[in-house]
Amino acid sequence: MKKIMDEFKDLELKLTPQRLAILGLILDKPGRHPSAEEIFSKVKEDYPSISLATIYNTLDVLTKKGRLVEITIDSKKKHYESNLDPHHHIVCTCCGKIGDVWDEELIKKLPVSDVGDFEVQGWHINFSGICKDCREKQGNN
Amino acid sequence: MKKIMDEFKDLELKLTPQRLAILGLILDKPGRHPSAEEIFSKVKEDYPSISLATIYNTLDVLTKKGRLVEITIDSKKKHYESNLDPHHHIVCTCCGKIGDVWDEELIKKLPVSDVGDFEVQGWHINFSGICKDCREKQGNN
DNA sequence: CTCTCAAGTAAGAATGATTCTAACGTAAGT
DNA sequence: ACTTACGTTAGAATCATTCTTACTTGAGAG
Ligand SMILES: [Mn+2]
Ligand SMILES: [Mn+2]
Ligand SMILES: [Zn+2]
Ligand SMILES: [Zn+2]
Repeated sequence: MKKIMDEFKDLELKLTPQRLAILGLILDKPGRHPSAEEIFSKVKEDYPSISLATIYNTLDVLTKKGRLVEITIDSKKKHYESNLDPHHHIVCTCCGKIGDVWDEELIKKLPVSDVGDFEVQGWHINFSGICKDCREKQGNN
Repeated sequence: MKKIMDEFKDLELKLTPQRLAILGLILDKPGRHPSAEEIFSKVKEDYPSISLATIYNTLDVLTKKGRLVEITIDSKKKHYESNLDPHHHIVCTCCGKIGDVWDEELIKKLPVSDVGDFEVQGWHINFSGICKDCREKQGNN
């Protein structure tokens, strides 16, 4: 109840009920990677007059301040999460669900030899695959 | 002159001057990863009346037929290339230039242990870094 | 050779995601 | 309480992409 309010103080951002609701929602769903639109529908339940632009602005400022991470595994839209520990992602080619990939090897160091004329700063691996739910549905056919 | 026309026959796609120009342009620039808009400006030099939608349609059908690959390293827009050999990419955090990463290890097999409930089908690594040009420009400050 | 028609094509309209702008609210300093 | 400066947010605008529909083309029928 108190902690999330301090988060905004720490980030030097003004605390508003809308922002509280947006960050609170994302913190509430560990392991999820909601899109702006998904966050919008949820927050609208409590703040029916909130604008989608406020969602985008808030996600943007929280990402720039380093409190959220932007996941770009879905070329249709951005997804967000609050878990800042470096990790990779996997998307289901069937239903689009996004999962975390916590593999120490792939996070700490990647044995790459040739990146042309570039100096590597970081990397992110986008896996694709089929989730458990979709495998089970396929099995029923 | 003849080969590119056969490409469309092989793909079972009707040959049009616009399509010829679009694919020809991409084949002409190995190592580049142009966006729809970039292709549009170039093709428009020869076909001033061409629509941007035609570019999107053509890129889409050529991608679906497997003749082009869609690169999603840039969250702002898609990029395309004609090199079908599996490889990864690196984007310059300074100027946005996209480079190829041809590393056998990372292409053939990735030693991944935990992907949750997913069955892995494939992966693509997005590296970020600084390109040679930008490094040299920084040095001049 | 000409007609029909089904399938393919492409321009402009529509959509969806994201960003911009300008009016508004807030709070610190006087 | 008044001013002012700054952050906030709704709606407008923009950008990338997709949809719709009138047009084109060419294979087969007559
Ligand atoms: Mn994650
Ligand atoms: Mn490439
Ligand atoms: Zn699935
Ligand atoms: Zn650069």
